[in-house]
Amino acid sequence: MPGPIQAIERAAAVLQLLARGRLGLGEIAASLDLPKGTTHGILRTLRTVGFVEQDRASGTYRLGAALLRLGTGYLDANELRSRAINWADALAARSGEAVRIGMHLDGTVLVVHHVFRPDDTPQMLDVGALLPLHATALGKVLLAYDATVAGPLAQRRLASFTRRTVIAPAELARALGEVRARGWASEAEEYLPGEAAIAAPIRGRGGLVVGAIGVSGAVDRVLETSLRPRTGLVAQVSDAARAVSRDLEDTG
Amino acid sequence: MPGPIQAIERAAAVLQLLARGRLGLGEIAASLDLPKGTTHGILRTLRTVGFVEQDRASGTYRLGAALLRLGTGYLDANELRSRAINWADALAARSGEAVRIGMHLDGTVLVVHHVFRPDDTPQMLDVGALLPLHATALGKVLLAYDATVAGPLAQRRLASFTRRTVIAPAELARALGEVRARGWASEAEEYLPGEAAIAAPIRGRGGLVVGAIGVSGAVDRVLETSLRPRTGLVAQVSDAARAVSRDLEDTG
DNA sequence: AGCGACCGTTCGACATTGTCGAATCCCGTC
DNA sequence: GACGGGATTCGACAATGTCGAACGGTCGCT
Repeated sequence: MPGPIQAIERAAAVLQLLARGRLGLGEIAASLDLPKGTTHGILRTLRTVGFVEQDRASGTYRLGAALLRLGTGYLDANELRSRAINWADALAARSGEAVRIGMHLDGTVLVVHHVFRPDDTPQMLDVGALLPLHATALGKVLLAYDATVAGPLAQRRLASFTRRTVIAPAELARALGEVRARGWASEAEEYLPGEAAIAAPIRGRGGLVVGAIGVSGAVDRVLETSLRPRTGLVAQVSDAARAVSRDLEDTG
Repeated sequence: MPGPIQAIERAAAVLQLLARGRLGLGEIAASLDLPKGTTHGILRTLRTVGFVEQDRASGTYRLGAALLRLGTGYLDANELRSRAINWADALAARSGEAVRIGMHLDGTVLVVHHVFRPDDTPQMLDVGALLPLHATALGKVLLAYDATVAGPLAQRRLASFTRRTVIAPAELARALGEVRARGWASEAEEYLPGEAAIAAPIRGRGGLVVGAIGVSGAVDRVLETSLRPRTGLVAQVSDAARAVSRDLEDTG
């Protein structure tokens, strides 16, 4: 019976839809092109298992609390993350900047770990966030080393976030070639104004790139006055990436 | 057709199982008492939608990255959390302790928000974690004010975490009465050695308790020398809880 | 090396199961 | 009090998922 189970596929589609905000039954049914009755049955089931909740007053549906457990369950099971946590802490301490670990998910960068910059300033935790591949240092690393990531992206029109975002395919390809040559990627105000980042590839068994680790922070702390990434930071990031890779290749 | 959809219920059960660690097909099929063929079909579908991943070598299954997106999607949609974030930051800054916000989920406390203690020490983020109801300040608040939470718990045998954990039903009932009388709950080394906590209820529309907010930290910072919670901290926590409650009742 | 046991995967027939669209109910609004 | 939009229920149909046995690969043991 090598065919996906229809009901489960549809339920998953409903959840993916709801991930972007609360919706009414009608909207969901219309988006998925399903009869309302069918959609309601799916929703009712997802509610009994705690994957969606329903607003008593408006009747609209939203994601449920049980999903949070599953999300953190994924993080616990994620090998890349668990191996990288200790090195990420060390990198944050040594560099004084925020550290992020990302992997490819469906044309974006999924942040699987985030260590705050070691100071008292309030910061948003963005584990679980999706970042653009072409406008972040983490994403460029993934693009540069994984053809299965880069291929589909070439078809899409790239979004521009700041004046510096590289959206021209030729220019991006050149930048990715540079990443491969140097072994690390950087980004300066291409995603968020005033922020720059450096990232390096994490390799799993067989040398395949399975993720990326990098630091990000204010432009004047991450870059030299020449606007090139600080050499010391680049070395720290590369060392951390190599350390994680060694961990991954050896064990598990 | 008011009956849950079988296939989806089963898929959800598979996910809940996998939340506790990676498993093989046989183990999953046995745990759920399903034929291997059926289980495999469910797993295959969950894999195509990214909810589970499979280890190439061992063949074992684990949760997939797409679930992380859904988990954070839940957090974004969660009204209690979004209203409480600002007040939680303020409470952490004023009290100098870590702040947590919890709600009831399925006989436990689900941590939906966590602000680190404002200093440089490395701390584990535990958004998504499940804490025991009877051994934490957050949980005692939920138990004290919500009969639908307290009822089922009376049936279960309570787990003991430290020497101080209260597991005798009578003693716990007395403590909950005290919580109701004072309007806040506390806990000293009942869950983690060396840690104490204070929490207060968050009320939604209609005055129902929908969650709890509280601080936790080293015993000697949270408690007076008399072992009673520091009066100033109790006031700060209660004020924060009231502020969040006002936010929730007014809008949405 | 060869054998055996285990585990994930595939297959096809069966009937259980989910699907569908119309009809109903409920609520807020005019 | 009637209208409208939404969620919800219903029952017949057949498409759909289920089941258990058989396949094929891999690891561990002899």
